[in-house]
Amino acid sequence: MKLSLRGEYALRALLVLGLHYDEGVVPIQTISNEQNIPKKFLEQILNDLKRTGAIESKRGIAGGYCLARPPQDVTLASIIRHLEGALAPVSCVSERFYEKCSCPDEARCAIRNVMREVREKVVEIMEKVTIADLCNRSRKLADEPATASDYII
Amino acid sequence: MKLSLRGEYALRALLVLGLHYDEGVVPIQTISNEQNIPKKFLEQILNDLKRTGAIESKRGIAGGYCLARPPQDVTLASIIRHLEGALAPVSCVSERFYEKCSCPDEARCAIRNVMREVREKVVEIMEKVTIADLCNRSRKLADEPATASDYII
DNA sequence: ACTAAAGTTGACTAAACTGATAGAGAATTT
DNA sequence: AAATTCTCTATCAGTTTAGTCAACTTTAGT
Repeated sequence: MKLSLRGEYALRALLVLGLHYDEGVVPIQTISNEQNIPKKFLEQILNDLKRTGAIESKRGIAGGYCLARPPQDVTLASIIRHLEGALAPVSCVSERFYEKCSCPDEARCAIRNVMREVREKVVEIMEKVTIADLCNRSRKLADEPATASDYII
Repeated sequence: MKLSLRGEYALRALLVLGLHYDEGVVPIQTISNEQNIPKKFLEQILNDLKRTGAIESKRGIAGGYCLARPPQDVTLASIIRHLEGALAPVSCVSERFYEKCSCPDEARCAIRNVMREVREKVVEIMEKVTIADLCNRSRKLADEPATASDYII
């Protein structure tokens, strides 16, 4: 039920790009520093994100990366789906990455039934939250120091 | 964001054991046949489940496996946690499998914030649903043929 | 006591995935 | 021309995944 480090790095990088959205391109070194992500690994990830159309880049001495679209247009769902594939816990309940499973009768599978609920909840959140939302939360968390939500755990 | 095949097989095997709960032990062959699970692989999985205390076994010619506790006492969460580890999408929001992540300030990480919501939704379902619930759903689905929920997708 | 059916155990494997690292090359600004 | 930054391909060690194999041990029934 996990997101890979790769996926997490991607989200963290996009958050940085979101926070710097109106300041032009951000060099990879900055992202790497701000988020403690191995630079060479991050390169690969940003290249992926570029290929999927989420970000754009500029080469040369004043180069770097920036979001291809406004932060409020990029959902976490779209990012994760491109980088990691299905959001669903089992592929037989996935909308876009559906694969038949080996169970005797998919249509009457109780497990599938539960997993569909899980998928719905996950998708509901991931589809709703955008990079812009992440930025807002980030700025908010930066202001008011650690409180409530951290001690609920 | 995925459950491994191994985890899925485990749930399907437990469902079978749940459905046969008051009929004594069920031989592995039966489970393997009913659910199309490779027998030797299933052996390993059932052994795991035995080690975690979820099931019990009886050897010999009339041997087989059965649930160690009543179906309504076994949650999906407990099974998956034993077999796969954390339910949380990133370990920095996991209660029982917590691991510090590499981000600069965990307490103010916006991504962590969202992932915590995801974890809560997933746990809410997995913690609530038991093997007994799976059995009920299964019997219900067996009665009324494929309808609504299958075409929503 | 024998045997057939069942679980037990440990080793083994092929393939894929993960989290990187290395290095050469291309573009752009100064 | 030089420095800086992105681009692309390759490689790699370690782990996980999904199995398979073979050699046990236990038990019920004849």
